[in-house]
Amino acid sequence: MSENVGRWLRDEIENAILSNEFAPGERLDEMVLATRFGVSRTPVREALMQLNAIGLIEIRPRRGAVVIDPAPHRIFEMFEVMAELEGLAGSLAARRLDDESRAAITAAHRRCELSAGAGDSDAYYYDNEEFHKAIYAASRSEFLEEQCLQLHRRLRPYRRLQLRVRNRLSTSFSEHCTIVDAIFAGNGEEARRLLRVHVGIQGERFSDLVASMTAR
Amino acid sequence: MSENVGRWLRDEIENAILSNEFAPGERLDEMVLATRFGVSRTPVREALMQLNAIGLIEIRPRRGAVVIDPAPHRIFEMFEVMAELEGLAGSLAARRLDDESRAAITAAHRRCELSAGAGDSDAYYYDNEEFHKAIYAASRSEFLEEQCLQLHRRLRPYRRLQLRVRNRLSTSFSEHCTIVDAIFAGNGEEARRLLRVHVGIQGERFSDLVASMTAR
DNA sequence: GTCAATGATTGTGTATACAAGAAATTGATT
DNA sequence: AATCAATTTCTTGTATACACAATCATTGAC
Repeated sequence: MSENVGRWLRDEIENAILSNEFAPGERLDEMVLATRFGVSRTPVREALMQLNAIGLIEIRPRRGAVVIDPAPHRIFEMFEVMAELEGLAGSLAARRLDDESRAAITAAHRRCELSAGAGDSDAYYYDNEEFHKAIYAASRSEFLEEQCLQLHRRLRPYRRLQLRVRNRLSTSFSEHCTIVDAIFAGNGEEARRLLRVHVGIQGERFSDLVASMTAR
Repeated sequence: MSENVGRWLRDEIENAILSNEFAPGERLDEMVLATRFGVSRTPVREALMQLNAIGLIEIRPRRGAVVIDPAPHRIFEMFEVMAELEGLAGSLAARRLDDESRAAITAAHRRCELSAGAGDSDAYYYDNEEFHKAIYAASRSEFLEEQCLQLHRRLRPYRRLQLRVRNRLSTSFSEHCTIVDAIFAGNGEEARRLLRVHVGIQGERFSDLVASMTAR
């Protein structure tokens, strides 16, 4: 439990939302949450406001908080921005790569290779996340890293859905290979281009996403 | 006064920070703010937490809130991300331009021409903002537009400083011209490139920024 | 039978009270 | 005179209480 109850609650409720325990559209009653977590309404309200700022819930004045249910086109837009930011991170990483970042990327890439080879999509989901985070860090831009992490967190559930799509695991990993090559070769523009393609949702992948969203 | 006191306070305090009434590094005492605005501590705390989420202040547990004083390199990083997002907005705008957006961009561009011609940097500061906002809207990506607006707001004070630099007004406007041409010609990649250059801080403009920051 | 109006209920918005931690001040000791 | 410890004060973190707005149900009219 973090140093203050509000932040702890934020993480708790955020996890509950991301794990779909609190479904999109569901109303979050302050009093119910307060009793559930054994605290008063005050820190609950704090947590809700933070989640509102992150964009996970919406607080309508005098009408309470509801879990946001983004339309498919909005998720597409979010991936579009994510692709752009990751592209920038990749290009900076390629230009600024040092031994430490190189080692981190290599290590994460190896773990992806193992989980992809084993066809373990849950493991790959985690390793893939670490791989991308390693690139954010390698950009050596703290602000960019923060922005990427924040958006990544918001998109996490959908990234997971994407991995369920047929062949996505091996496709994803082979794309990783080309990205690593470009970064290690110091080819910033190529890394940018590859990451944009890798992260963005082009063509049929959009309908795959919509299908997997409505399927649940 | 907005529908709830918390949001109103957020705007009030935000303006006070952006207008340098609350200087970077300054401590924001909840009780002082509460009495100043004639409310209780509760909505003040709400406002502070929202400002914390935006990134304008930092709340250290049990030690209160202070106005963030970003290091120059961090502001540079923020402009770097802003340039990327605006570039994306421009490229999308070029591809998706409709009559309405075209009219909005043209109108804002004309106003920039007038204020730049008059050498009125305060007017240009405002018109320039509208010009950029018109491009965000023309991207037809609500999420991207929101992200751009948010980052734009955080960088607003520094954009203003930049305009003070010698010749920046006319340089800025001539860059606008090329951007408008590219967007209206449907040349997305050119619009992206031009906007990246226009918004980003390359070379000597970084030292200009640092100089104007330390000068105040 | 449907729609509108009014009252009851529920839940948010704000204020205040209380608890706990951090900073500051004062006193003592070296 | 300077430094360290203890105590006090001040500020934040949390809980509770109260007021008011929104929703829902019930009742009455058309």
